[in-house]
Amino acid sequence: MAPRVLMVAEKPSIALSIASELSNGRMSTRRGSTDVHEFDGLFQGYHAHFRVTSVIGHVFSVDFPSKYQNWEATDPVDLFHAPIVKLESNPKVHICRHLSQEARGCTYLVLWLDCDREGENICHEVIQCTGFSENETGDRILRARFSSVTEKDILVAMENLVKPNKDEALAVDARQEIDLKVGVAFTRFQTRYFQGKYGNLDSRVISYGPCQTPTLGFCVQRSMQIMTFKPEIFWSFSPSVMKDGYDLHLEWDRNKVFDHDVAAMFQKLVLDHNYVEVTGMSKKEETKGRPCGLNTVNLLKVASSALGLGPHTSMQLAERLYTQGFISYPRTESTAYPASFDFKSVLVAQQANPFWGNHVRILLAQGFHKPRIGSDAGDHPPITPMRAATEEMLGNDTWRLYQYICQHFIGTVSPDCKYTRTKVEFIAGGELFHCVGQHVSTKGFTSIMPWMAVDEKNLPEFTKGEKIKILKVDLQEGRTAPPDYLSESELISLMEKHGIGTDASISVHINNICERNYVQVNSGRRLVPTALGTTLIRGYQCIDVDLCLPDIRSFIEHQITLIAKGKVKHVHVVQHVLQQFKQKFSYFIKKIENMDALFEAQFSTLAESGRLLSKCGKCTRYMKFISTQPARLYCISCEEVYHLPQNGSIKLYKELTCPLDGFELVLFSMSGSDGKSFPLCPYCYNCPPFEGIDTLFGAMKLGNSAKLGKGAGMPCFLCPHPTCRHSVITQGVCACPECSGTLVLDPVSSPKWRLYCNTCNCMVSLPQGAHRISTTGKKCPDCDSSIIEVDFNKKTTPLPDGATLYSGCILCDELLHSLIEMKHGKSFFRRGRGRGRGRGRGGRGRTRGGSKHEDPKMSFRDF
DNA sequence: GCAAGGTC
Repeated sequence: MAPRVLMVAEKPSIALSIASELSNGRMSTRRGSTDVHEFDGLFQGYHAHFRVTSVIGHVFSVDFPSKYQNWEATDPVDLFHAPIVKLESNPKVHICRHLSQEARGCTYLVLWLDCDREGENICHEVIQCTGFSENETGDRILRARFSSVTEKDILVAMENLVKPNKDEALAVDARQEIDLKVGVAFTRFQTRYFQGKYGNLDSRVISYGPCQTPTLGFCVQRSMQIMTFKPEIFWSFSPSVMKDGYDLHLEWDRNKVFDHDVAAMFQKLVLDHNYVEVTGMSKKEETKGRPCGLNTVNLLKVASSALGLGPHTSMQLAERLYTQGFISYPRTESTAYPASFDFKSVLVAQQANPFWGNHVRILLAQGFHKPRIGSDAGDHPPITPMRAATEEMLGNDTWRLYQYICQHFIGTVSPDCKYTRTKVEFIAGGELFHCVGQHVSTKGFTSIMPWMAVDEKNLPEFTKGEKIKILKVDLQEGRTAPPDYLSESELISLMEKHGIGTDASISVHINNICERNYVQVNSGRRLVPTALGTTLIRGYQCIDVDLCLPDIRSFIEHQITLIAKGKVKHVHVVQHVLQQFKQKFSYFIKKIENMDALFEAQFSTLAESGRLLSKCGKCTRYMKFISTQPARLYCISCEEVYHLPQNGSIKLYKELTCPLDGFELVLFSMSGSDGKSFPLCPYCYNCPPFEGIDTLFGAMKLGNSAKLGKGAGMPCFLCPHPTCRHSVITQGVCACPECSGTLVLDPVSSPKWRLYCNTCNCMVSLPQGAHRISTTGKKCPDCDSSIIEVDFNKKTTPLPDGATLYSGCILCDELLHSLIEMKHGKSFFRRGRGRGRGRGRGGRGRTRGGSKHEDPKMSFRDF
């Protein structure tokens, strides 16, 4: 039998292209976690059967084991030495299982992952999943190196298969571990420290990261420049002359001076002279070059500055354009096209467009240019329109982005813009002046990208030595102005320059600092730091400025490059870098009061924030409800914080108290029209009094046990108290038909009475418009559900003779069963006794010079 | 509730 060859690409679209090229389109495709394309062909000169499939980016991502997931129980400093685990990035898609199945019976594995470090790392993830042995690399495991998905590159790569590069893969492993440990340790520490003290921070988490923090640093740096800016007064003047009907204001070669008397003296010299004399004229042919191909960073910059679309939105829109086939792959660093690129067919696809079709047809008829040489990062070709589209097909914002991509592409193959620049120079009273004219001879690409056009400025003819009368020389006073807040587009440039983030992640980091409430996007998409953002950066600056400088990223990159080049072992680099960061972390903790002093000046303490809401069961005083994220209760006299469920509203619940601890109950209503409402006791929610409750509201679903973290806890609907009228025992009606939970009466759902499941999102609407619906404490003899009592509305009662009171089982009683309706899920059927379905409820790190007294602030620079 | 990197 011919040997089988499994080939794996980084994304489904590449697998399709590779299979199509190698099979000449004669392949069969079947579905799986990702599509699998099969065909017969030649492999290393022999007949072989090919299977081509793909992953979807990284198969795994790193995290801490569950033991370290509890914020309260883990000391962040321990994270530096904690083990890490690799978990499937997208467990639902079962990529690992898919690869393992497809690898069965295959003799060869050919890796077609993108040709960068991340791709090399994914190669090794794939090897791991397929079950091929690592020491078969170069033998049965081969790597295809290609810089574009073109016929030529694919065939050349196939003829020149190499070994996967383990060192590059290990470099990425190192980065993952360092980023995780450093980011999570700092984030947990500062979140707990500041959220435990201040009530109006308005951020659910106060995060730190080697990309997001320097990104914020750029924004704060600019705003500090603005705040400390001292305006200066300056003076200038511009003689007015009239020539052949042109009213000209000549520019002073000195531009401006900062001393009034000096300016006035110059002005007088010029005024006294009465005329200006032409001292010279020059004419120069200038060229404004057509653009290179469009890469992600440049697209994001234009989208932000010219289209008013944020990077995050732009990437989402671009992603949609890509998946629908309107543009090529939108995440690329390259601005150069491969030599074989077919520009003509791209143009042909655009020639019917009502806006730019004409320009395209002229290019096709008269010959188009190749784009200016850009840089080839070896990833994907520049972002290029693929299919023609109309505004109706895409919708407004997507259309505007597509429109730009088209205009840019057509610009790249259009002629350069050519113009003549004329400069005329003058003298008066010893002072020099000039004026400039521009005349466009070839509009070129600027006719399709009009915002790049060169202004036409006509000047009259002058002759050397000519003297022209000065009409007016007014002294003008001006003021230097501070720079504006950093624009998104400027921020993207800074990030690119300092190597912060990648084409795929730059927008994520910017989005992060917005979502964490560190910056706000103001008009003109300028980023204004909030008090929180500014205070954080100022804090890092006074404790350890390295923490927020951009070189923290380049430091890490530099270190892991040593691994990628095979110069230092992975384990040594990781240990060394983590050791340094651990020192920085310890120093940060030690000096946190310096940062705290800044917080104190800016924010109010928990005691000063919030409004009085409900009584504490311990001291019987009112506790404060702090509504800013994360919403919580704070007892001033006990100095205790009680976490609450998030993303909803909290109010006092009828001044009822919990029979267990005397805390007043509060009512939480989830946001959204179908949002559940439920009561909870603040104390029980945070410290569930009964053992064996492993389903907590809002808890992470990890293994079988729920974790009691912030925002997770036991509301009354999970409470097994036998007699309290809010517990699941008294309010529960029947087993949930969709999961192992219980359907509970929503106590405040009147008049749209309903039951909701205390575990999943299943909901059941009860007879509508009833005055009252309550549980009775009696059980249905047939199905063990709770008998409910309904007090129907007099006008709408379904009962004979206008009777209103009725009780029964919603499953067994015909009348009640006919009045209920399942909201989420397929069917609501009667089930037997028991709830048996589904899951049960249930160092040898190298330190430089061996010195223990290194100042951790300085440990990066001189490495 | 945490990082940054792939991709959707």
